[in-house]
Amino acid sequence: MKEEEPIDMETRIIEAAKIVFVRKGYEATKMGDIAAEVGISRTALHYYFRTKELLFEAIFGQLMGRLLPNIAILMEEASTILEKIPGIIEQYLSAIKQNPLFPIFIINEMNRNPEHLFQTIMKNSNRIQPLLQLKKQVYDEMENGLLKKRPLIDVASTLLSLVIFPFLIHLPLTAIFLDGDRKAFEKYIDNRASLIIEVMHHLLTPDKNRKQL
Amino acid sequence: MKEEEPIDMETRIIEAAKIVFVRKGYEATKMGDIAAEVGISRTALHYYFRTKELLFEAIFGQLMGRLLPNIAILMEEASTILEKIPGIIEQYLSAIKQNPLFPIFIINEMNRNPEHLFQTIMKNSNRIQPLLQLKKQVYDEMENGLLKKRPLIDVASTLLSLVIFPFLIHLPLTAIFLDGDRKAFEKYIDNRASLIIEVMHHLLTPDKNRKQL
DNA sequence: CTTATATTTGACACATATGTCAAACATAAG
DNA sequence: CTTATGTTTGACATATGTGTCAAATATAAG
Repeated sequence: MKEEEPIDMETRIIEAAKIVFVRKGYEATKMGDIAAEVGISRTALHYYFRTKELLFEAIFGQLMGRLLPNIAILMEEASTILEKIPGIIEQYLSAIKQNPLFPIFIINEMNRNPEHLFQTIMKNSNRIQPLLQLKKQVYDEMENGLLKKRPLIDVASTLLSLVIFPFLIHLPLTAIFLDGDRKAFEKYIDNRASLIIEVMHHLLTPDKNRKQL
Repeated sequence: MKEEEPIDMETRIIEAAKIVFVRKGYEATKMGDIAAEVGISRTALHYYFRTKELLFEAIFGQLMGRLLPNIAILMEEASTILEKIPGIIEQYLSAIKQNPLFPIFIINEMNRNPEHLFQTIMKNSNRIQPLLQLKKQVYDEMENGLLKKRPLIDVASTLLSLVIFPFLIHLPLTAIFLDGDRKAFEKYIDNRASLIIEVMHHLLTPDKNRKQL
């Protein structure tokens, strides 16, 4: 065993495979690409992961897990949805900022193999439980009148759209509005949380409370 | 020549290729898949389009063009931005509703070959001219005080996010919030315009006017 | 019918990618 | 040193995909 080195081979492979799979997609990724990224021969790669599909599955779960924000802590607090929203947005934004290629990767896998995606989510069901709690709290507060009544799909899709989509089109956005300046894009993302909070408050604040603002 | 038939072979091929390319992406699409979709042999397909790349380029421009909403007519009207917004959203939504797989296709091509995408856009520069007009009018109205001053990238990215992203995640949205009912998703999309208008108005209405609402 | 042209096909050559295998090599334990 | 085990490699077999070509077939024009 070669566990003396900083990281063992399987981990190195998985890290390299993540990079290649996420950047090029499943079909376009060749086993040779991954082997080259690791710095070993393609045959050695097959020794650790017999098939491409097995290697892919080994990392897919991890990737999914990392994209899901860690809102479990937030759900433990006895705060209202409107108070939780900034935290939720922050969780999402920072998760994607660390892995800006994940959204497109997940969305592609959704088209390539919806079955697989579904199964992976079911396996990590512990991670989606807080999301179900969140869903329920939103529903309850709408019944209470704490939140304006809206279809949950509107609330969820709006929030996700505003948080995720800019990363998917960061290239044209940067080119058209920021003179191709990457740093400027990061600033734009950092300022984005407040805009999203503003929109979500607008959507969820009951009309009677609106005038108080 | 076989021009007696309803549509000639090149058109049939292009239509079939669109379907396959858009659904599976460039790498995953095999010439044989397209040939099968048309109902001819792979060799016959090569007779009309010598290479896969040529076939792809033949349809890519068309696809881009169809995704860009036809806002030229809207720009001819002497209306304000706030008056134009519903029309713009309607244009986008109907364009994507007719081709719900286009957004993911374009975004993928953006990663696969940014150069190619850029060149294609430059060729159809006549189609982006109205967008530049739109950009200018937004800027002018912000200067006039007709619109609340905001970074243009915020306005554009918010609008595009709200319009496009729900189509990218239509599968999980439908599964989680609509019991997998496709018809319900269509209804959700149809109701979406008003929500987006509401949000854009909130973002763009100057504070002094807000209270009047 | 004959000729010219367009279209289709099967066979081929080539390239790339996957996965297996046995042999070589390294390493740690006895 | 010897053995057992883990690791790496090169060679191989197989599969799939691309593109070319010449021969076969259909179609239209003379």
